[in-house]
Parts: sequence; structure tokens; C-alpha cells
Amino acid sequence: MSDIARLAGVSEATVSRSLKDSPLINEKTRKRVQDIAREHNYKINAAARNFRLKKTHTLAVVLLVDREWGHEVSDAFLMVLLGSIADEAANQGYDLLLSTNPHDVADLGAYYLESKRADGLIIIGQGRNDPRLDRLAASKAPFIVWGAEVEDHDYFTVGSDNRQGGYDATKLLIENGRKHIAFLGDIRHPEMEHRWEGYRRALEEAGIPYDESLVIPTDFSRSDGYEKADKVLLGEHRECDAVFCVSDNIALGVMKRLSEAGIRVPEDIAIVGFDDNPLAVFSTPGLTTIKQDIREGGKLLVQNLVKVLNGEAIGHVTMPTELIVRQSCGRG
Amino acid sequence: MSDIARLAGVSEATVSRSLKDSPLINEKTRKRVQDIAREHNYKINAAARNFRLKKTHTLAVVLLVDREWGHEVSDAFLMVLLGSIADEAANQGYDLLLSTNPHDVADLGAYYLESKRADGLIIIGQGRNDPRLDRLAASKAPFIVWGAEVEDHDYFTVGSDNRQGGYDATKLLIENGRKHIAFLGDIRHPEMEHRWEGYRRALEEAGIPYDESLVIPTDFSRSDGYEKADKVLLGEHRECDAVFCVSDNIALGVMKRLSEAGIRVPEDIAIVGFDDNPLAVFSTPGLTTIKQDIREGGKLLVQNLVKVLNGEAIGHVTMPTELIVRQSCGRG
DNA sequence: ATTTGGGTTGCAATCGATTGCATTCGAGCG
DNA sequence: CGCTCGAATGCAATCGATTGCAACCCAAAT
Repeated sequence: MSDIARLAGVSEATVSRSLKDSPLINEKTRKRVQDIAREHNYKINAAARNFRLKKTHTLAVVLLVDREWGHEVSDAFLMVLLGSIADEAANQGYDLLLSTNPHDVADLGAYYLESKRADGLIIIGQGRNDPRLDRLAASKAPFIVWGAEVEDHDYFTVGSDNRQGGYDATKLLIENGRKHIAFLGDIRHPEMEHRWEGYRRALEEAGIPYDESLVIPTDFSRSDGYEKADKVLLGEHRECDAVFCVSDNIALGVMKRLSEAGIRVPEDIAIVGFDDNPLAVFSTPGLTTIKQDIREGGKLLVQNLVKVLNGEAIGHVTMPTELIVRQSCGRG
Repeated sequence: MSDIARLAGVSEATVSRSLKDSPLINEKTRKRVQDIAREHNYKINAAARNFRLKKTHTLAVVLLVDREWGHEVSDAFLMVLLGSIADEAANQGYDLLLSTNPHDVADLGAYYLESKRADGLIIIGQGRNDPRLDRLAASKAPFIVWGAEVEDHDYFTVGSDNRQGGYDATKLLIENGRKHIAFLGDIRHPEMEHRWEGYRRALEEAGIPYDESLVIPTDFSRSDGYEKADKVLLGEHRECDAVFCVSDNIALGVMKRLSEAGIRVPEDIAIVGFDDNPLAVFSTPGLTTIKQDIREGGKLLVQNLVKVLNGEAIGHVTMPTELIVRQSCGRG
């Protein structure tokens, strides 16, 4: 910058102000400085600037997905969400720091926030109600979570209306004449718990007794859907005529196993998934599912976090879901 | 830091050295300082440190995937690669900056490198031989590319042995008795071009004449596989008895269309894909494919870039591919 | 007792951009 | 002509950690 100052015959202060389009500087000078800077391909040193301003203009995204837990990181869902977050962050003038395995289990916020690597945190996934999030919240760290709004937690979330989604999915299956509807998913996840609540409500409204043995803990991965289908639908619960899976991945695994076993979908067993994974269209039969507007979700995560950083108040966001009817649910 | 210095009754210099475990400092002092720092939950200010050291300890990942171009960012491939890059970067003590839409088309390196936001760049995808990469190389920027080694380019890459993969896929189809093998992919992409070269070599070795009209430009997306299947296999080229798709996504789209049309896979048309997308297992029939070791690729990208940053010399990396035989190719 | 020297520690400059305050300059006005 | 005022610009401090060099202390050697 001092070079530019010398070349332009002004002080560094003037250069700094010129490049910021400060009205303090005479327009002619400003133009001249800007031209010279451009000519010499001068780029302001972000490190120095951030240091001085005590602002990093950076958001950190933490993928809090426990791999042992089976949530394969390859999930299309994540990529879309991440892409959308990245786009919106760029829009808002923030860089994006990415972390898949939280540096140390100890304190999520420490690494990024206290060491001034990022201004705020976006956390993808609450896991099974991870207590670390509560500790983060207690420390007043600026962060936001993709997931479900949970009563006694002191942080804000953006997520889909999982209760409604679960309800819609189950209701559709009931309307299509199904009576024995299994639920595949792990309700220790807050989001899944909400879907399960919707599932129960739909059953109740239809007067179908709730059978706990039809709620099968299943992790996000496809292979687990496959295995649970094997164990449950082909084993203990042959009476099942429908399945609501908390993710399309699970549903695709189920469909694979059923197809191998010669069980027809949807004739013998109807299936509804969740997410509207891009691949849901291409399965055979097409997978009926609950669509989440993930792109919008990513955008809102960033926008709300930026609000927090600016000291504005925010609230939880619950986005509507949409029922996408294809063939797997047993009727159009 | 000055607080810690005061509390410990030493100078900031001593604190700084202590926290670095510098042997210059007496062991007792060092311990004491470290304890005090920990007690007070002091975290070194990364912004100041990076500024002083002119090192960001950060790598930037640029997803150079043209969306209009149909390569859906949701591709599982990308997520796995990204995850692996993130893990290895953490291993090596680097943070990861993520960018999906290059800030300005102008100069990729400028934003991240010249402005000192990152020490090096990892570029995912060469696009259709993007000239920006050559400009980056000309400017001596430290970066590395996921893609194919191309003759007259002055940058290093990490990628799969696409020629061998294309060859293996095609050869398998030939061995399974297929004569009219279509190629679905856009060979303006260097990686796809290599796969196509492998395809040609396999045909040649088998004495099957190369038919250019069987090479169908198809973008990465699933929907395009679907459409091309409609147009080509069900239209102009009913003689086709096999298809080699440059990605599993394309292959899944093709399978969907064929299944709708009542054409049997693999009996009527055999299919081989590329990538070993996690979903390839779950399609019906299981998709035979060429597996890329993407996790290893991500790791190597980071390791090689770090080498560059340390002034070490590196070379291109071509990783072996693996033929994964399932059912879609027409024989086990 | 003075010198030498190794082991510790502190001083102070430095990185590059920003910004409050002071300064300069010129125009306008009494 | 002198004074005021506002616009434009410069001065210099500042952010927090790092590091070359100087300074210091104490023990051993002379």
C-alpha cells in the first residue's frame, strides 16, 4: 500500500480511504488512486485488514456429522446445503471456512471464534442433541444451527417443518389404504423425533393404534436401510404394508432389499422418504418423498447468522416442506 | 497476551516463546506460562499471528463446476472429495476456505492468494480446459488441480487413470459380447476425453470399428442421462446393446429411462458407469462401474499442495481405478 | 577479583491497513 | 485585509504476536 501511496503522491491514509470509496477524499484523487492500484494489480492485504479491524469476514461451517453414526458425508443433501451456504456467504461478503471433524471435542467455538479465525459459526446437524451446542450457547458465541427447534436449548435454528413432513408422509400412506406403517429412523435426533411426532399424529387421527415395535432405529446411511428392511420387513414384521423413512437414503436401501426379495413396491409395500434427494427421481419406482428446501435453508442460515453478527435479533426458522408424490407410495 | 505476561510476571516475548515450546525458555517458566494461559482460556490470536508471519495456514478450495453446465453440485463425488480434503487439511494443520462460485471470473488466484487469504489453492475440476488455470499457472501461484494430466498445461494434477478406466469398462462390455457400445459424456472435459481414449483403444483392440455417432455429448447430470437415453437408445441408435457412461449419475438416468421403456438391463442393453457412486449399489440392477479412490485423491491433493508450499517438488499423480462388477454389465 | 560464557529473558521493531485528530489550503465574507 | 469555515489530506497511534539483538545473571575459569 505504501507503494501505491508513493506512486500516487499521497499518504497511505488517503490510499486506504480512496479504496474504500470514502467521501472524505476528493473524487479526482480517489479515481486516480484507484486506477493506480488497479494498474499495479494491488490487492488489499486481508490479513492485515482483518487484524486491524478485529473482524475476519469469515464464517465457519462445521459439519457435525458423526461418521461412525452412519451418516455418510457423501449425502447429496449436505452438498446442496453447503453449496447454498457458500453462495450466500459470498453474496454477503463473507469467506467460508470448512471443517468436517471438529478440531477437538472440547470446545467447538474456541478454535474458530476465540482464536479469531471466524466471526460466526454455522453448525450442520445437532447430532443426538449434542451437549457441546449448549455449552457453546452458554458462552454467548455467535452461531446458528441447521436442525430442529428444541425447547430447552438456547440457540437458534433453521430447519424444515419436520412434524408437518412426517405427518404428510404418513397421512398419504394411510389415505392409500395402508394400515401397518413402519417408521425407519433414529428418534434421538431432534429432527427425526419431530418427524416421528408427525407420524404418530397422523396415525392417531386415523385411529390406527401406535405400535412401538414398528419404530425401527435406523441410521442415515443407505446400507442400514437395506439391513433394516431385511430384518424387519422380511422378518419380524411381515404384516407391514408401508414404510416411512426419515431419509431418501434409507428408503433407497429399503427398496433395493425389497426388490431383491421379490417384494413389489408399492403394491406389497408402499414407501415414502424424506429430503427429495436428486436420485429419488431415478429410482424405480420413483420415490415419493417430503421435499426440504435446502437451498433456501442454506441461505437463511447465512442471513440469520449475519444478522446476529450485526447485533440484530433473530428467531427460529421453520420452513415448509412439500409432499412430492411419485410412484412408491402406492398411488398418484 | 499482555495479560498473560502480566499474570506470569514475564514479558510478552517470553509468553510467545513459551507457548511455542521454544527451547530458549527455561522449562519451569515455560510450564508456568502455559498453565496460566490454559487457566485463563487464552487462545492465541490467529489473525495477528498470520499477519505477522505472512502465512495464513489456510488452503482455499475452489469448486470450478459450471452449474449451467449441468454438473449438479449435489454430486456425491464432490462431497466425498471435499470431506477428504478437509480431513487431510486439518491433519496438516491447515484451515480450509471454501468457494463455489469463483469470486470474479477475472483472476482466480487474486482473491485468495494476493489478498493473503490463503497460502495455496485446490481446484476441483478443469472444466472444459479452463484457460484461467493456465493464467494462474503463469503467475506462479501455488495451486493444484483435481483432474487429468494434460500435455501443454503448466500445473500439477491429481486424478484417476481415466484412460485405463475407460478401457476397462469398454473391454468388459466387449467381453460380455456387446458390439454396439455407446459412449455418453462430453469429451471436451480432459478427464472425459481420457476415458474416451480408453474406450477407443478397447474397441480397436477388439477389432470393432469406431462409430463417432455413438459418442454422445452428455453432461454430468442425471437428467441429461435420462434425456440422452431417450433420444439415442430409443431413437437413432436402436442397435445399441451397451453403454459406457462417464459418470454413474448419467448411468442412473439412462437406467431410469430404459426401465420406463421396458428395455431390460442388462439383457437388452448393458451399462457401465464411472465413479462408484454410493448409490450405484442400490440401483436395480446394481450398477457396474469404475471406482475412483476419491478419498485418497483428496488426501493427495492436500499433501502435494503442502509440499509445493514448502518448496518441495511434486509431480502429477494418476491413481489406479478399479472395476467394480455388479449386474448392469450383463454378466458377473 | 575480574573475565568469560552459556543460559534466560526483555526491549523494541515489525508486519499493513485503518482512523481520530491535527493540519493545510483556499474560498468566501465582513 | 484578516478571519472563519469546510473540504481535503497527512500524521501517528493502533491492533497482537513474533524475533533479532541486547542485556542480564550466575557460575566457572583465570
